[in-house]
Amino acid sequence: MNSADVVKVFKAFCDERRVEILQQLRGGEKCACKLLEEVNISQATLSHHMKILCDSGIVNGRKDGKWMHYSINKDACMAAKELLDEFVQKEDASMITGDCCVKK
Amino acid sequence: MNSADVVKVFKAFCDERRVEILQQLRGGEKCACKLLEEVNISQATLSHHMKILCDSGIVNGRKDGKWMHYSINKDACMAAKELLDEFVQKEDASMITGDCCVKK
DNA sequence: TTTACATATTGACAAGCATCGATATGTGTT
DNA sequence: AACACATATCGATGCTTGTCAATATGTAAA
Repeated sequence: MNSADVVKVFKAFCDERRVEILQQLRGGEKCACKLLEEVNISQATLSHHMKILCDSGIVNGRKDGKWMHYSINKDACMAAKELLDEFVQKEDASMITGDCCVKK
Repeated sequence: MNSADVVKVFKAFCDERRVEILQQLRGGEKCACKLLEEVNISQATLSHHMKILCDSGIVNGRKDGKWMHYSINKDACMAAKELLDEFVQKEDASMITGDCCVKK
């Protein structure tokens, strides 16, 4: 996965409103009108954020007549955790490079 | 942890250059001049990104004379993983609210 | 086929952010 | 003290993004 893809996933968590929305979705699937009651933004702004959340893969949208139901994509969250793991893993010997600025 | 703090942590991963820097740091601690060789940005911009990375807690800085050495804070990465876990956890019964838009 | 409602899209604006050149600060060396 | 070097900060600039009112689209009910 390249840097651009990593950024796209974590963009979901990079806005306070989006984090609030995700926290609301912890309780399970919710429709947009319910989210609109709970988060203090306009309908247009909510729609904008839901698009970003869905594009990142972290949220799933399900259309049901007039209504859109949103839920957290747990698989995508697990995948995001694995991305974080890459930065914690034991260093790969091939990546270690000599210091450029060691004291003489 | 409130939404603002969550956002601060994930801001670290929200810029392509910062992700590249973090990938460079996978190999272990590196000094700023080494990072500057590897990532194609100006010295001022690197400094700016390192500040954001350190503020988020994901990167540690260590001053050594003229040089700054940076390394990934693995504990902070683990903490970030736990934040993601909150969105995957089984829903809390107290959070479940009735739908506002159920079909009649 | 009107009417009412839920959601998406558009266009405009303001705030935030990445970027860089120039400069400041701090550190070691001569 | 003077210099060279590494990094941080400042100020300006352009791009990105969050925001909303207005409008469009799609859906169900009367």
